[in-house]
Amino acid sequence: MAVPSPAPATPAASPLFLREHEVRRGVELLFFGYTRLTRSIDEVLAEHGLGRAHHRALYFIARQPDLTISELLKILAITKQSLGRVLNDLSARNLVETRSGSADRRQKLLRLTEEGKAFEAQLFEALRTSLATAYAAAGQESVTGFWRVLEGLIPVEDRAMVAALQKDV
Amino acid sequence: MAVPSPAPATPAASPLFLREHEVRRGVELLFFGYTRLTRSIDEVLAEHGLGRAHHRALYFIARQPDLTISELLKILAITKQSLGRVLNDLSARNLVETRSGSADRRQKLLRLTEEGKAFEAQLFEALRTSLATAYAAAGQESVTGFWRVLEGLIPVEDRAMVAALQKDV
DNA sequence: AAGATACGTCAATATGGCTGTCCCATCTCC
DNA sequence: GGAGATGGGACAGCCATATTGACGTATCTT
Repeated sequence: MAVPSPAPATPAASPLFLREHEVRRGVELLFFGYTRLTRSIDEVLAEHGLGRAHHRALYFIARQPDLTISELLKILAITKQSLGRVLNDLSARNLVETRSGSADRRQKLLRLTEEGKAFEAQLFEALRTSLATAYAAAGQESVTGFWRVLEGLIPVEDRAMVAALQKDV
Repeated sequence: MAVPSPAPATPAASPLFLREHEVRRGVELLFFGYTRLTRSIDEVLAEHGLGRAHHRALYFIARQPDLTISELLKILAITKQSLGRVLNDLSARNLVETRSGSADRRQKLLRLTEEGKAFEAQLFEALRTSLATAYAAAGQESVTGFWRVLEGLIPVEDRAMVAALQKDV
């Protein structure tokens, strides 16, 4: 049996021991980038008496028409009660409508009304402007890297759900 | 004088009119990436009866020892009252201590106690693990792109502040 | 001495989460 | 056909985190 070779004096840096600086930079940019993007639509939302939670629901319903309640719950990862309030507000403002499922009539299929589509599109335009400007300044290769890193931040068990959002585009 | 050439039938796509798909992908990855990273430390925080707001303050104080209250307020972009509660909680748990400024004694300079440093380091380790794994999976060029895009999302007037965090690293 | 600035604090309110509990309609499976 | 599982709704109360507004005190600047 061979004698194990001694550990190298200067082992190759493991990716798990990246310099602290690089990690902190990511944490900070993610914090500022996310919060600033989010805040950019607060005013428009407030004009309708809505908040960020409403936008998130609106966004994912726009993204996947005929989404069910339980699918939306998985995406948002909040409780049924929290989502209930949000959906009630959106229905009361005639932005979202529901129909019962054809295969399973217990399900409720969520859709935006015409009004809801217009409102979501207005909010999306603000997001598009911010993101498109950032994409353009960074260049296409950077955008790919941006996506790759963010994908890596999503726990493996959630990736299928995220990927499913892209499927019919 | 030359006759102007007609507009091309298929103009190059302007960065401001990126395909909706690419923008939505960014919005979604940012949402999932940010929220998942954030949630990854909730349990540890909860063990100490603290929340995310406390972590944010702790993080930036760790990052810039002797930060003043008003500097921290600018970074977090919350009100004095909101921050006050958070800092009181952190002081009560002996994680943060303050001294008055030497040049200007009205200022309070914020620092972590030894206990605070240890706690912040523990939280940072969790963030490091997540981010380092994502960085490693994506590759170094991707990390650069990730940073570039996020920088572009920060409003111009805030960039100096973000850059200042990196200055002494 | 007057005014501006840095920080603290009291009070009330909004938003968006949470737990726990109970309910109804419908589907599935024996 | 009946039992149990599942999809969704609702009531009640609570917590964390943010807000606005007003006021107070110490200190710096001029």
